[in-house]
Amino acid sequence: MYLFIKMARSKNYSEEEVIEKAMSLFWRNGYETTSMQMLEKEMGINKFSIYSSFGSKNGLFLESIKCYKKKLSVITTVLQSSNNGIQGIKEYFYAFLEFSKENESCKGCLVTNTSNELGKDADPEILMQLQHFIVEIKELFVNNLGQEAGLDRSKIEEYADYLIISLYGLGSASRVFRKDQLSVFIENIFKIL
Amino acid sequence: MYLFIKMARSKNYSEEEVIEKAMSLFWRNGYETTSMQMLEKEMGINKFSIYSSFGSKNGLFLESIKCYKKKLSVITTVLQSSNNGIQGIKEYFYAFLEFSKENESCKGCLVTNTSNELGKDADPEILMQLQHFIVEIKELFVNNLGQEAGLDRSKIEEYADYLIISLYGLGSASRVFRKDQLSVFIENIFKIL
DNA sequence: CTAATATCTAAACATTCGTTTAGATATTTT
DNA sequence: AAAATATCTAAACGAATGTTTAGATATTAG
Repeated sequence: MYLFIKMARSKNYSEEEVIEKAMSLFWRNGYETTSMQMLEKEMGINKFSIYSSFGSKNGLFLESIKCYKKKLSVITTVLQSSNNGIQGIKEYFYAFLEFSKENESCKGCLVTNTSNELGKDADPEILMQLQHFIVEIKELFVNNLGQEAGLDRSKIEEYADYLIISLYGLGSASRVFRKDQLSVFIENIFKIL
Repeated sequence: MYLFIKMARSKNYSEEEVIEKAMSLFWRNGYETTSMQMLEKEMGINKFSIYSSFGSKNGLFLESIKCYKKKLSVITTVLQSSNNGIQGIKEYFYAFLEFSKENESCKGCLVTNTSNELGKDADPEILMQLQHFIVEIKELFVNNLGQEAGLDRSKIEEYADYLIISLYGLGSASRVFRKDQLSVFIENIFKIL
């Protein structure tokens, strides 16, 4: 009887690397449009390998979203450690704009794109990931707004909702409109606060 | 030789009526998710009839977008005949919110949804329809902004772009967020102007 | 009534989709 | 070196897609 299973061949690819490539493709084309055939070519590995590593197209997509969030966390941590109040939030908006400029071939924001594409009957875990993302960002907004003087709790809540919707709008609009138009959009968002 | 072709059986359905039903289904589910099978059931006619009337799924979708724009024109004509300047534009935003409340089962805005779903390689005529729609609305915004005193042309152009992006954001956000949150969003948009 | 013709139903079409399987290949442990 | 086993390639799977076709049905004109 074997307690330790004999190991054989090891994987010829890094899972992290191929997820990054898959994420990029989903980002560019959306979930439905991206086929397993396209993923094979982009990831540089066979269907068998994809399924043995990620189980299903849905599983791969879920990992892609996690990967995207990790990529975005470079920006969100700035907001996390910020003590600049509203100014810090504004910087976050501009950081997102810069982020989407750096990834210009991938239109918009993967989270927003996915939220726009998928219906209510989509995979629950994916819907939860999207929901989670929004809640997390909103909390950061609330914290930063709390640093401002003269804002009671209901105002903070109201502004945070407003900012979330604005961010969502920015994410969608960044698929279509030019960057200089979007910076005007951001400026106007913050004229209010 | 016949100059007048002998007429036989006439269509058992109104094309206008079935387009409306198709539009509603596309609106709810998006282009890709909506299959011909679903369309058959929703429209109450056979695939053959759909193809003989509209040529293809794309053709049917194009007619659906036109139908949607006609449905929306009830709102846009209000903006057209308005002499209220910025206030008229604000009323248009609220009218859209009311419109999307009346059609709550159809999430968001069909034009925005489609713009978010389709890539650059989509049917050119559909992309043109979407582009046309944005240009038309922007012109109306420019006209209404022109009624306000103290706005030079560059400011008008800047504000019109801002409003278009805001409208686009509102259209996307209306898929996800509650109506009371969206009215706050609208109020904040217009605090600037 | 009869011939002509357009619309109807329903089945079949070729493709593509996501997923699975069979067999060859490579690597590790004994 | 040899047995064991995981990964690889490549083909096949059933189901679903948009589209087309064949034949029955209904309506019009002469």
